[in-house]
Amino acid sequence: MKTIKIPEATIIRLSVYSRYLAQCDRRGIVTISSNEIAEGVGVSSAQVRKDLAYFGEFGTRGVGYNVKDLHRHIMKILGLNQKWPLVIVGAGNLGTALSMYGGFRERGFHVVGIFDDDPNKIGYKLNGVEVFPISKLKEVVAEGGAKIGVITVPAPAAQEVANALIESGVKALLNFAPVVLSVPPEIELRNVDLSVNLEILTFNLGYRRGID
Amino acid sequence: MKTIKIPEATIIRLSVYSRYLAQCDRRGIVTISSNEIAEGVGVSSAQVRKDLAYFGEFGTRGVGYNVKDLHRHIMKILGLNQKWPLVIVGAGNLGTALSMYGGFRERGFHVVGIFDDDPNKIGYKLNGVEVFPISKLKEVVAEGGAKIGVITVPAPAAQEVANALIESGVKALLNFAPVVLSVPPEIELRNVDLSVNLEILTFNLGYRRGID
DNA sequence: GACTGTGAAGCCATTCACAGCT
DNA sequence: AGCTGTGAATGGCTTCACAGTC
Repeated sequence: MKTIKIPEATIIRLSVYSRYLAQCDRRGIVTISSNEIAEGVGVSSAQVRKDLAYFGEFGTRGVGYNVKDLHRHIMKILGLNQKWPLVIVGAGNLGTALSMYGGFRERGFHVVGIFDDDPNKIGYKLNGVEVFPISKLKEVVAEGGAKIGVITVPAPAAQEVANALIESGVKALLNFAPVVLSVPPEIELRNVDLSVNLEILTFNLGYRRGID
Repeated sequence: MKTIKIPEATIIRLSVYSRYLAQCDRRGIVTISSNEIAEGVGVSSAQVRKDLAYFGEFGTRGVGYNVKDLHRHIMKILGLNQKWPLVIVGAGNLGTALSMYGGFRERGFHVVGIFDDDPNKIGYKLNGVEVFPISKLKEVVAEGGAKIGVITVPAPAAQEVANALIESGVKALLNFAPVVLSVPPEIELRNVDLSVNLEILTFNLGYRRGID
């Protein structure tokens, strides 16, 4: 049971590299150095090499990396060499926006169901995906093979929704509600708090600026 | 020019603490220990104390912290003791969702204008806020006193929009387009890539799980 | 006795610098 | 000569442990 600890920061950067490589590939670039990647995405070249070194040797000394190959390798590392069906709970503005968000589909994520407890929304189709009542969660997750659940309900409902998603068989949760969820350790959980990002900006505009 | 370096992770946690404290306050809790905060938000108590210590001494030894006071202090640190007008460029699904997102208003962020280059969208009101053509950017930013610009346009248009926002006088950018923007150093920039968060989940579901 | 505030220790991530290929 | 891959050094964040205060 060897566990090599990989920094989360590395995963985030791999995701950025993959997008940059895809762009280079579209431009017809065949070979690229760690330095060029570094400049393209705004990190150091040593960082690029270290990040890649966690997963193997993908380059050729004296030459660089083959763009297509490296891109494919990174996509595989990120688990994006397959489709990822997912469900969204909460058909409010954010849930609706996410269900139509092109950036997901591009990377292999596709929405198999959206859920809401508002009877007025049930049956509607958003971007071709039906809005179901929460009672259908288990059924749709199973049929669609969804391993990921996205939570876009108001904070007070989020824990309950998380429980229902886990109960229905989902293995990973992406939570947009500004609340700390408690889930069993085997469930992968990530929180995205949209306000936090604005608050880092306001902190930097105010406090940090004041003391420099 | 003394610059105390404050970890970004600290700012993120302060934001979480503030929400937890607000919740405690609503429940009528008057005093709270670092340990109780720690358990409530899932970090260590030493971490809570260290985070707060960057900014002063807010507690009483042997007692703990006054909930209301500490909350107010943190809000001030984050710069949330004032209103923050902002503009959103890109009236697609995401921009629309964000403009209606209640979580922003709660924390003092309010949208003074939404911009799009699609003539069909111009003049519409989203949640009481008008959709303007990009040509009105400078005017609306100035009148509304917006210091923050949110970018929710497709990736190819993002750099151009960033330039226009900076030109119009905005000091900070929150970018949702999956692209690396280049901006002058005095402009605060944060990137939110919604797909990256899903990709960390798929990495953890796939790779990490495989080697444990 | 309880809990904060903080120097010191420990740990993890990034950067450096160079050996090793092509 | 050019560029990767990597051990060693550095820097920064977190945890420890306890002195200080109520």
